[in-house]
Amino acid sequence: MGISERKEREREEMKTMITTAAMKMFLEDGYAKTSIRNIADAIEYSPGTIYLYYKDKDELLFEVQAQAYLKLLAAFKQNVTSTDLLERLEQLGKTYVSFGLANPELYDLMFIIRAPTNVDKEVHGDNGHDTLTYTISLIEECIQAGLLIFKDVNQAALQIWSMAHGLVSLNLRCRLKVMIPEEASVPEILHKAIEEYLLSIRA
Amino acid sequence: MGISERKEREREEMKTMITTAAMKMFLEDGYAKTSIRNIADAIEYSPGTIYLYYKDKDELLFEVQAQAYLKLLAAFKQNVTSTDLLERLEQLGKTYVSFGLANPELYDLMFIIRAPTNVDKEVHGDNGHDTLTYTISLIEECIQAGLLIFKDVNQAALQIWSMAHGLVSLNLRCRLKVMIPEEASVPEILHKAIEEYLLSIRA
DNA sequence: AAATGTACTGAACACTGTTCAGTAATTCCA
DNA sequence: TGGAATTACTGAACAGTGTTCAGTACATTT
Repeated sequence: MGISERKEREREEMKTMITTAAMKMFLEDGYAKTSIRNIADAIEYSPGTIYLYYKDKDELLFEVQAQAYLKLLAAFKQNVTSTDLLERLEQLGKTYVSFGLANPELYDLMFIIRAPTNVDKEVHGDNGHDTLTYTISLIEECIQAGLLIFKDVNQAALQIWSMAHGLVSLNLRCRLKVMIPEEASVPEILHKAIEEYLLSIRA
Repeated sequence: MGISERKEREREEMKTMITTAAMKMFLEDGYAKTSIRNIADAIEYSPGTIYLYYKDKDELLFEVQAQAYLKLLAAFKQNVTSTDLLERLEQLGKTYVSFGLANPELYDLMFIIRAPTNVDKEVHGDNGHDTLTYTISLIEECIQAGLLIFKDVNQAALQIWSMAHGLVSLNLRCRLKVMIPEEASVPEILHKAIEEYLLSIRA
């Protein structure tokens, strides 16, 4: 009775087919501008079919978010190579900023768009948990080694993430054009900001 | 020939009637959930009429943004009262955070939503210019008095604003629940973060 | 009083997310 | 193997969106 197994497999294939198309289109045109009908067209199915696999556009977003967090984690693991803890933290920060600038639409749907509300956190995992853990662990190591001015890990993570997110998101929303000279390279300036900030929180 | 003057006056009244209704509804339900038809209903006109006064929903957003920036500036002027420069900076930061937490939908439309793209910056003024100038002036004073570690005003403003915006926006988007204990008071924690940050950038 | 100009309407267009009766194919069971 | 049951999929329909525009009614000018 391998039929139900095959069906289950086919169902999963269909789901990944949908999310793959969605991911591609979200990346290119953004979440808001990608419609269910567009996705359906892309995979050559009718719009109704998508709702047999995902109950909402929100659930689709949630799925793509999960992939995006993995992508970010992969970028962390690839770029955070130093053995020096503070250097690692700097590599992490710069990777975060670069990721945001290189994948604006992805960053948007991960951190700027309103989080999906209709999704059971019971059914689906907590999105981005591993990526967050990776980051917090590094910060904790730095604190325990007495390298940072912070005492509390949560306060430290809160501040460091806020700074990084602030830099990226204000830039993506063109809210800090005024503060950045016309001719300047944005990535360079943001990386410099990260460097300076990390210097200022050294113990 | 006072007729054209009266007409011009009536036109302005109509425009403020529209933006006032829009502001109210944006504040209550947010920009996205407020439709042109809803606004038209509220002021008892047909949807088409609104387009005789504003060419877009974007232009309406732009107008409301301008008011919102003035509201923030007013909050600054009310709360930034100290004579000590660094204290003033702290009051500014805390006012910013409080403003964001108290007016989430307004903060959203000011800094998180995609900026209106179809609006001539030639015709309409540069939104929030005064508010930004107010902020940058204070930072510049601090730097010139040698109170901060920064040399460049733009870099300083970039970082300070990014931190504040990061704190507020991550919180509004429920992205930092993980880092904030369940029972904790969010405003308190964010204010503490501002305090700590300002300490870390003191010369 | 007639002609011109202005302000406003509301139906229509093209889109959106979502639902659901109906159809076609597949699997199950006798 | 043939008929019943299950499953997968469709596409029209619903209620909503921003936006446009022919048509109307009123105000102003001549």
